[in-house]
Formats: sequence, structure tokens, C-alpha cells
Amino acid sequence: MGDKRELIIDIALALFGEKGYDATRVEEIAQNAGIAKGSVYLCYQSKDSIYKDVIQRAAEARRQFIHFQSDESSEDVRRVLARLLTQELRFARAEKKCYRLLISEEREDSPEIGSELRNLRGAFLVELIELIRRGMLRGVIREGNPMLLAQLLNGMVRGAYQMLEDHSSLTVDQIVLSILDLLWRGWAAA
Amino acid sequence: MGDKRELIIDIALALFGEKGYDATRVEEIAQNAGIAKGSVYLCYQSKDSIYKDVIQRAAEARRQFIHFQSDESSEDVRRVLARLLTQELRFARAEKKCYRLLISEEREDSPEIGSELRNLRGAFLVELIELIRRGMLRGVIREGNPMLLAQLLNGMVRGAYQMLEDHSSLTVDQIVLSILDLLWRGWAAA
Amino acid sequence: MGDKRELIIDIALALFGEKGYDATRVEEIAQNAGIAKGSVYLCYQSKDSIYKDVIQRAAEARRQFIHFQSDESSEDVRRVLARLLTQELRFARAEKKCYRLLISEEREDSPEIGSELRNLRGAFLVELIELIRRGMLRGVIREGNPMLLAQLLNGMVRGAYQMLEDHSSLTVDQIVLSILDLLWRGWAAA
Amino acid sequence: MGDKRELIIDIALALFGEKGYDATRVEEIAQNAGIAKGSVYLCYQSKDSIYKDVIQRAAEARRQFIHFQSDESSEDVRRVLARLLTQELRFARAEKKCYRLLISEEREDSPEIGSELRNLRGAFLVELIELIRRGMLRGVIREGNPMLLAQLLNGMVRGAYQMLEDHSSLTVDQIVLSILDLLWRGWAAA
DNA sequence: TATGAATGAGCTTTCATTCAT
DNA sequence: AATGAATGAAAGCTCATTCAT
Repeated sequence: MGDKRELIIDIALALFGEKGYDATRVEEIAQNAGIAKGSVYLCYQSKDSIYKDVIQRAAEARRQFIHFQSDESSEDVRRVLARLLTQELRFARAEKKCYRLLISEEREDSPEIGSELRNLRGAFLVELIELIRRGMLRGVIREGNPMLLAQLLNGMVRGAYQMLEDHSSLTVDQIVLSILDLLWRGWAAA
Repeated sequence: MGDKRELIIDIALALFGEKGYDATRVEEIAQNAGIAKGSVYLCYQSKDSIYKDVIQRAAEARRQFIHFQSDESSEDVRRVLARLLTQELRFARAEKKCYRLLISEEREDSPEIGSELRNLRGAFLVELIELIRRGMLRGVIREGNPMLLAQLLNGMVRGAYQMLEDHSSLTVDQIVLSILDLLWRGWAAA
Repeated sequence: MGDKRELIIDIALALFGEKGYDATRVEEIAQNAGIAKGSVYLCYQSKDSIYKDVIQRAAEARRQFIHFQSDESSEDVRRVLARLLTQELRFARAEKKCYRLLISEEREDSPEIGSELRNLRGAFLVELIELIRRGMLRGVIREGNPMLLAQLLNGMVRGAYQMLEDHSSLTVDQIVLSILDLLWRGWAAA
Repeated sequence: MGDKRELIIDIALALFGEKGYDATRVEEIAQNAGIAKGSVYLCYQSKDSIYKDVIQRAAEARRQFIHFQSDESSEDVRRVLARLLTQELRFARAEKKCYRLLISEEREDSPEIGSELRNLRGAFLVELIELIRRGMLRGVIREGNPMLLAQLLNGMVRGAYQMLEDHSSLTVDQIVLSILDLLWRGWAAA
């Protein structure tokens, strides 16, 4: 039975990630999972509860993939950031559907669910804020608004993901280097 | 008749922008427009064709708002970029619905529509690419991949919009200054 | 549109009255009304709201049929009772479906609806209680528990209805005479 | 196996009696019986066949409770009737679920089942008819239509049951006395 | 024999679209 | 041209029944 849930979540994750919540029918999930529509409801109470689990699964997949250690406090901030960005983008490329679900803003209908899912989705941003704060404390990053910088960086990574999608010739490493370069030197010509 | 279309698009833009395509009913559009549901179909073939027009209207609204002159070639790249970013964010704040529609990825069902809308939505990105290219030609911006940098910058602006949404105390000008600062100097401490 | 509601209620009354709430499908109502399933929902929010209206309609039909004047206080209690019983049974025979709906105990799911409908359904009982009270006040009916006597009489009428159903040769008048005879003389042989 | 059937019938009787046929799910029966849903179908062909047996069981329960001896022909009719009414009402109060099932009109879908169950449910009525006939033969009860009188009396008992339900302060004996009094003397004031 | 996962027909309800007026 | 009643194809969900284990 946990098996079935796994199966359903796998399928649903792919479909929700590709077509969105509304465009995905429960019957479609069932068919793709090779089971009957009614069987879906043996494991899940409703389409919505499937979605909640899908998001959790996507967040979990990210955690597994990234295992970001916020306590690697001894390490160089730039190196930690490089690793975080690299992992985030590798994750985005390897688990497109997960990544898209995590950055999508869908399904925040009910207030409770909304905040619950918002937390799951905001993991990367939180990690960035923390890291930037540390950078500032150590004097590696110029003083500024950590939240704003984190949002900008968060956006950059999404832009980077778009690049990976559209121009598959680029590598994650090249992109991360470009971002780091931009962050530490700016783009002004010497 | 063109009048009706205008009216419908205005209303539909607000609704699509706020609740998304699926959550907006045609009847709702009609009611808000003060006309009958059937009348909507005198002007538009389908809900989907309304959506296409809404996106066009949003793109048009952006053009009107921003009147970016790509031929202001004589001017300082940094200053032009500052203006472009400022205008984009002012637009985002003033016309939330339009902006959200333009950056959303909804409704890419049919392949033709998809590419058509993609172009409209990508205006800002195109402008960024062009500007970055010019910067590189003039030696103001270090050599690099203009497309990539444009995507990163594009993402930063979306992050910046998010900041404006969440923390209304920040001003567009402050944010733009932060971005420019980041671009030209990086965030490394002196 | 009120027309449609009327139509739907007519049909629904017949079906609910015959087969009960659960066994009656909305589609069936639509088909019998000669309209599409969806059209039912133009007039009514839900199957349940149809049911509520059906009960009200049935109660209304009874009121129209019976126009019992509780203020005919000058009149002989026995005569008034004779008329009330006669009318109740005539109504039961003429509007079987209505009568059955009014005496059925179905659909008391929600507490509010329950009490609302209970009142509508209890009209006859209330009238009996009142009349019996008056009879006792005037010394026409021996002292006793009016509520109990009313319930007994109410049951007798239901039994009488059953007779009418099963043995159509009997007339309402004959039955009413039997009941009155029973009430005033008992059934003991002289 | 007969054990299982017993068990299922016990549970089903309680559920059908409380919530009605449609509102009771087979799974619910199984759960309350502490067995698996599938096991129900080892004993019973269908939900409907359970229902049939439940009615039979309810009728049987009544027989056990009441052991009305129609051949106590030597006895006083009034005394026998008093005993019958008392027993019927005691049964109704002690075995509410059974009683409600026996007087309900649910589930008369198929014609065969209908007549089969009708007989079971009509036991009390038959007993009343018989007794009334005897009373007339012996000259204790005035000549009349025994069937009609039985139906009226049957209805009175249902009304009496309603009283017991609503006003628990009344005792069965009081009610039976009231009924007998009504039958032998009528309610007219002296 | 006993299980409970699996099925799928069927239910209520929604809503884009059509069409008679 | 304008209306809004009418349509009917889905959609989400339930549950009596079956069947592999």
C-alpha cells in the first residue's frame, strides 16, 4: 500500500510538474499508474491531498539531492555558495518536474496548506539568506539587505535554470562560475 | 464591437492575472464586464482565444508603459539599463496583473500559441540581451555570454518583484541601485 | 425560469414521493422533465435544495387542499374533526406523493433542515392537538393527554390511508365515520 | 459460517435500523462485525440479500419477544388484546431498530422481495385482524370491518410508539390503558 | 476460508459553448 | 447584435462487488 502511494506520487509528480494541477485529471494519474481511478482513492483522500504529498515528495527529493549542511560554518562562504548553487542547478536539471513544482506558485487555495507548502518551497531561499548573512558577518560580503540579495540570487538561479533548459550546451559548472564571478567581481570591464 | 473586445480583455486580464486561467470562468468575465455570457462569444471564439488576446494586451500595456528605445544608442549603457530596470519594476508594481501574466507559464497547450505567446512574454529578456551586447561592444561590460547574463538579470528582476510584493517598504529605486551595484561592483567587501 | 422550477419540483415530487431521495437520480428528474441534467442546476443549487423545496411544495399543496380553519371556534368539535379527517384523507388519496413525502421521515441529515422540515410535516398533528384540547375544554372529550390522543388519531389516519391504498372500494366518508364512531362510542358492543 | 451470518445480521440490523439502507455501507457492516469486507460476500450474495435477512431477523425477534398465542381462544378478547398491545409496544421500546425496520417501507424494489417482506412486516396487523374477528364473533366488539379497525389500531400503536420516543415519561401500560379505554368507551365525555 | 486491494459503473456537480428568441 | 437558458461532456469522488493471494 505504501507502494501504491509511492507509485501514485511518482506519476502525479510527473503530471502535475508537466501540466499543472488543474490540467491533470485523477483518471490520468490512475491510467499512467496502471490502476483504476477508484484505486487512487484507496491511498489518497482527494486530488488535493495527492498534490500536497507531491510537493512534499519534491521537497524531500531536493533535500536528498542537496544535503546542504548549514553548519559547515568553518568553510569559505564562497565555496559553500558555489556548492549550493551547483547542487541546486544539478537538482533542477536532474529532477525537472520536482524543481518546477517547487518553484511554481500553484495551489495555495487554502490558507493552511498555503503556508505549509510555502515553507517547503522556500528552502533554497532560506539557505541563501543564511549564507549571505554569514558572508556579511565574516566581512566577505559587503553590508546590505540579505533578504533582497537572496531574492536576487534566487531569481538568478531560476534564470540559470531557464538557460539550461533552452541551451543544453551549457554546463552547470560554467553557469555557477558565471554567477559567482558576477557576485564577487560584477560584470564591469576591468 | 472593438469596444466590447476591449472591455472583455480588460476584465479578463484582471481575472486571469489574479486567479489564473482555470479558476476564471467565462461567466465571471461576462458578469464583470456587464454583458451576457453569450455576448462574449460574439467577440471571441473561445476562452482560449480571450487568453491569447489578454497576453497580447498585457504585452502591449508593457510596451506603452516602458517605451524602451533600443536606438538610444548614444547613451550610457548603465544609465539605459537603470532606466529599463526601473521601468520594468515600476510596471510590475503598477500593473501587477499584467506583469504576472507575462511572467507566468500558464496555457502553453497548443504548440503554435505557445511560441506566439513566448515571444510576447520574452520582450524584456530580448531587451536585456541587446543592451548587454551593446555594453560588451563598447567595452563597458566584460566579455561573456550575453544570453546567460540576460537570463540571470531577468531572474534578478523577478526576485526583485517578489521583494516588492513581500516587503512593501522597499522602493523600486533602492532595489535598482542594489542590482546595478551588484552588476558593476559585485557584492564582495572591499 | 420560475416555470422551470415548478416543472422540476413537480417531477421531483413525484419521483421522491415514489422512490425516495436516494433512489432518485438528478438525471432522472431532468429526463422526466424533458430537460438536460445541467439545466436542473440552473434552477437549483443541489439535489438537496430540490428536496427541501419539494417538501415545502407538498406542505403547501396540503394547505391549499385543506384550508383548515382553527378559528371556526363556534362550531361543533366533532363536526370540525370530521371535516379535518375527511380533508386529510381526501388529500392523501388525491395527492399520494405529497402525502407520502409529508409522512416520510427521510432526509433529516442536517439539524437545521431537519427541524425546518419537521415543522412542515407536523401540521396535521398540531391541528389535531389543538382540536382535542378544544374538545376537552368544552367538555365534549373526556379529560386525558391531548398529545397522546392526537398521536393515536394521527396514527389511525395513516392506517386509514393504508386501507384506502389497499382496498380502493372503501370511501373516505365511510372510513371517517368509522373513526368518529370509534372515538365517540368505542367499539364495544352495546 | 452460520455464526458469521448471525453476526453480520446483528450488525446490519443495528445499522439499517438506525441510518437506513442507503446510508449504510457494506464496509461499515464489515468493520462493525470485525471482519473483512470481502468476508461479508462469503455469507451473503449482496447488500440486498443482507437486507432481506435483516428483516426476517427483525420479524423473528418480534416473534420471540411476543409469542402471541392465537389459540388462547378461551380467553377474554380484551385481555388478550391488552397483552398484545403491551407486548408490541414493549418490543418497540426494547428493540427500536427491529421495530423501525418492521414498520419502515424501505427497499421494495423488486416485486418478489416486496411481497415476501410485506408478509413478515404485516404480522402485527394480521394478529389484530384475527383478534378483532374473534371479538366480533363473540359479540364483544360491535360488527364492523375488521380489516379497517385493525389498520386503525395498527396506526394507533405506531402513534403510541412515537409518543414513547418523544416523551419518555409515559409508560407502556399507561398508553395501552388509554388505547383500550378509547376502544371500549370512546373518548366522549360521559 | 478470509482478506482487503482493486475495480468501474454511477453519482452529483461544473462550465465552456451553443442557439432560439 | 444581444441575451441567457440550455446543453452535455467531463470532473472528482463513492461504494457494491470481485478476485488474487
